[in-house]
Amino acid sequence: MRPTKRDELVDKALKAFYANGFHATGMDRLVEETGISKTSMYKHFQSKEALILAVLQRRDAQFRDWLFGRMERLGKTPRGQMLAMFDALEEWFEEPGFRGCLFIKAASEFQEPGHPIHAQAATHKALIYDHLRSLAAQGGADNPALLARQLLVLKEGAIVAAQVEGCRAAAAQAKDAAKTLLDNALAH
Amino acid sequence: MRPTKRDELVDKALKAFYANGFHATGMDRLVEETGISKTSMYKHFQSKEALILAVLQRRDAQFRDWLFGRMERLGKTPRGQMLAMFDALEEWFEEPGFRGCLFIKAASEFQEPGHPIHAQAATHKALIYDHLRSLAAQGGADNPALLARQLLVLKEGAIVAAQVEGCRAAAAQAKDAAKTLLDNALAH
DNA sequence: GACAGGGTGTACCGATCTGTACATATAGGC
DNA sequence: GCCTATATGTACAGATCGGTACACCCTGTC
Repeated sequence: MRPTKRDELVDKALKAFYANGFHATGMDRLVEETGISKTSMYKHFQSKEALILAVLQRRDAQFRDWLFGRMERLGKTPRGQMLAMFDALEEWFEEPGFRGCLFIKAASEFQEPGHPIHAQAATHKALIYDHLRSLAAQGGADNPALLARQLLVLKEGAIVAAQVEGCRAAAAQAKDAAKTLLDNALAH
Repeated sequence: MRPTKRDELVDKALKAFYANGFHATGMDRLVEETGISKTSMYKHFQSKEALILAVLQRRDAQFRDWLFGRMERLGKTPRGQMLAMFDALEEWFEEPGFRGCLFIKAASEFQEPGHPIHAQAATHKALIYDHLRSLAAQGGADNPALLARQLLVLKEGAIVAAQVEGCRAAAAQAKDAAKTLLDNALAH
């Protein structure tokens, strides 16, 4: 087992899928962009779908590590961390290669709710929700589940606005809305 | 000119694209599902992309008519109309064939911001924003542009939550958040 | 150097992709 | 009924899709 080559494949495939979409990125094109032969790909993954699932797993870990890390760094209190999520989003939106959320794309291209790829996208969102709910509970929200859901809705909405309309201010606008919601929901 | 056949094609193509995605729906499959021959399609539209653009135009008109109509019907005041948007969303989410927003899908599958399809998706969102800003101004919001953006973010976020996670409660949760925002932003 | 074994690249498979050439059906003017 | 013109359906073209068969190379052991 040499994880390096496999990891390299997953990393480069992630970039290609993120930039061009899943259906639009053929295995042949992946060969060109990664420099890895198709045989090697199919040694590591039995199908394109298996590769996509691995890509989503990688992205899930990568994104949550990054997001939760930024939140922890930029915010001290639970309330501060929840607000910091939107500062982190703004940083993300400003990155040159920003193209929206890979999981929204995945769920859009593989629509059947029972499809493994769709299910994995849902799982990613659920994990972020769990984190937010935990923070909301720590912050003393009256209804942590509701607050977490609302913050998640603001997050997804901001991502869509940034991706579809190129509206990077969406992060700050969502943060402003979040502030109002937090003031309303947190005992302090 | 007989608009009927062309309209029938656009309608059925809309359903097919909505259910299965743009890249995943080939022209041959469109022939099967619409019962219209490929030659006829290419007589009416010079390419698949042109057909997709027509589909998006149809959907834009259809969706805005429906949404703004429901808002007007369910809400009397500007504030009531803005809140009613989320009731309308909930109705939409409950429909059996609900699969999320066609324009988010379109922007996801055609990612280059300069691409005509992506641009058309952005236009659709901008038109909804305009309507919301107008309502926010009528309602006497301190900052109508900001409030409209925030409501739009809530709307997109709720759609994503409903589509990806199958969370239909997202509409009600977003409405609850919108209520808080409106209380905060409207003079009354 | 002989050998074994796993990772690699080339060439190819049938199916499907978008788009087209051509033959056919259909409707209206006289 | 006949001619013209437009709309339609069939069959196909070239490219690309996901996936595979097979020959190759490269490394470690003796």
